[in-house]
Amino acid sequence: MNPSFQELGLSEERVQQLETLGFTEPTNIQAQAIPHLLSGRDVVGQSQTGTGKTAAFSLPILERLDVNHRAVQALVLAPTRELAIQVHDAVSTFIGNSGLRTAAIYGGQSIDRQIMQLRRGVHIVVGTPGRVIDLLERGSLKLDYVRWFVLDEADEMLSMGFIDDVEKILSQAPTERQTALFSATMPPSIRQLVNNYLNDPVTVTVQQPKAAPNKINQVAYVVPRNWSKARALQPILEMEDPESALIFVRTRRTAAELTSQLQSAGHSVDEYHGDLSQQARERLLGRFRNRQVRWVVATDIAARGLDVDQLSHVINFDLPDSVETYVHRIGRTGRAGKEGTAITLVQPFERRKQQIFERHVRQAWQVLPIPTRAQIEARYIQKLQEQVREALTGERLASFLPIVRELSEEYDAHAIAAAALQLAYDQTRPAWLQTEADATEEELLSPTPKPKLRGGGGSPRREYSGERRGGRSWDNGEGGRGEGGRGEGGRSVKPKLKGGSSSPRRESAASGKKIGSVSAAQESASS
DNA sequence: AAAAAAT
Repeated sequence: MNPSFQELGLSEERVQQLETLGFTEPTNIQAQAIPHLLSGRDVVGQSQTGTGKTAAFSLPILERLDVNHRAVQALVLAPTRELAIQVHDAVSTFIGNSGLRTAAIYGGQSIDRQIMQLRRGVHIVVGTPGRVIDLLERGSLKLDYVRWFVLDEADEMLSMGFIDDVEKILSQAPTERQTALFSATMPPSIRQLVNNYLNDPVTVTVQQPKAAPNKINQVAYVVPRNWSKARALQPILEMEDPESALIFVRTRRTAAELTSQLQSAGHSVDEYHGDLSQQARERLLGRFRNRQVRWVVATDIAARGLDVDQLSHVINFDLPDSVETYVHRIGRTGRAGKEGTAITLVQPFERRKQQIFERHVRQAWQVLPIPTRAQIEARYIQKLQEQVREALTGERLASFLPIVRELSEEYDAHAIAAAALQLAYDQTRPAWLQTEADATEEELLSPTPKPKLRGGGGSPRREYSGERRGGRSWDNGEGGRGEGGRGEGGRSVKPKLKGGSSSPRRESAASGKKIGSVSAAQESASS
């Protein structure tokens, strides 16, 4: 049990205001970081996504800011525009009616509006490096009175692509300031840089509490030799039937190409990457969050921090570049204590890289062959059965009984039920569920090639069994954990039916507001 | 080598 916000040193007023927002109990990272920040220390904060990092640094800043001095006193930098927007929105919710003013400063948007905002005077700026530098050079943004400097996704901000910009910005801020770095990951190479920017920092590391393990099932689908990944993806999507998914690819071009392929197959999917206009980017995210689009094919622009509620699947169509990126990508799912599935397509030559990732997250992935047509059929039948069981307990059943009574004068009850099932099966079949025309039956039934010359166990379902190494603390959140609930039993091939399938009707769980932890508003806060 | 970030 963490101390209350009040015990952490926040004012009565702020605590009251947090309560009206529904935040009554600090998360671990908040409990650890807030007192240090209030006392003026520099802080390096690491905790998994979805743990309230934004609140951890915003609350102390809000507490100590001088409202009567209308100058930029805090600067927060983030690696993508959308992240800057999210953090800005989160900070805004914590402000209440204190009279504090904030601005989001990022590219792809009218610079004049931002200049106007700055001219009117703001206390907190949240932004991306490019536009911040632009406004510094135009003289519209002044950092002379900055007392807090925060890097969100700090390891990314201190990496090659950003470090020069960050240094340029820092050179204009007073050296007498408080600096905080937050991220879920911190590779050793970046860790070494920290003391260049921070003054005697406190490092605050929060492991995931045992009681609330991160529920991400991690799965590798092995792409058979000579299969394209696009070909392998189709049966995987049919089998998993993701309610909502982020599909990660390495390049913008692949994002565009894969998106058209999936769209022509009839899927509800769109692309998201840096080639799009800012307007298109934000519009897409809106449609994704409202569930108007089920799946999004994205570059690593979406890997970090992006907050989409209830994302059921993350699919790595291309392996990520680094273990850190892997951690951030899969962190888009399994949020707010919900279950999530992270799928990675692994080509035979990538198995070594796969093992490195597995070791890093200290969790073995479930390794599966590409689902066969028969397995996909069986899965749909299974879902149909579940729906029938559910319907049998429903209230509306009674209204259909007279029809059954009438039919049963002529037919056997089993036959009537079977006919009704057949109709349900045919009518709920998704338009895109099709057999692969170019694959032979034999290929479909055993898509994983059996090793010919190489000796050893050729079982298509191999589980990672490497030793688990301890010792890494910074760059990964969690120790090992048991297998997710994805036993192979659920995938056994039983009946083979021709025809379509039933599409699952999943209940949309209401998102409860978990105190101090992830809820829509605050998680933006966090990662 | 690619992605992100200013136009």
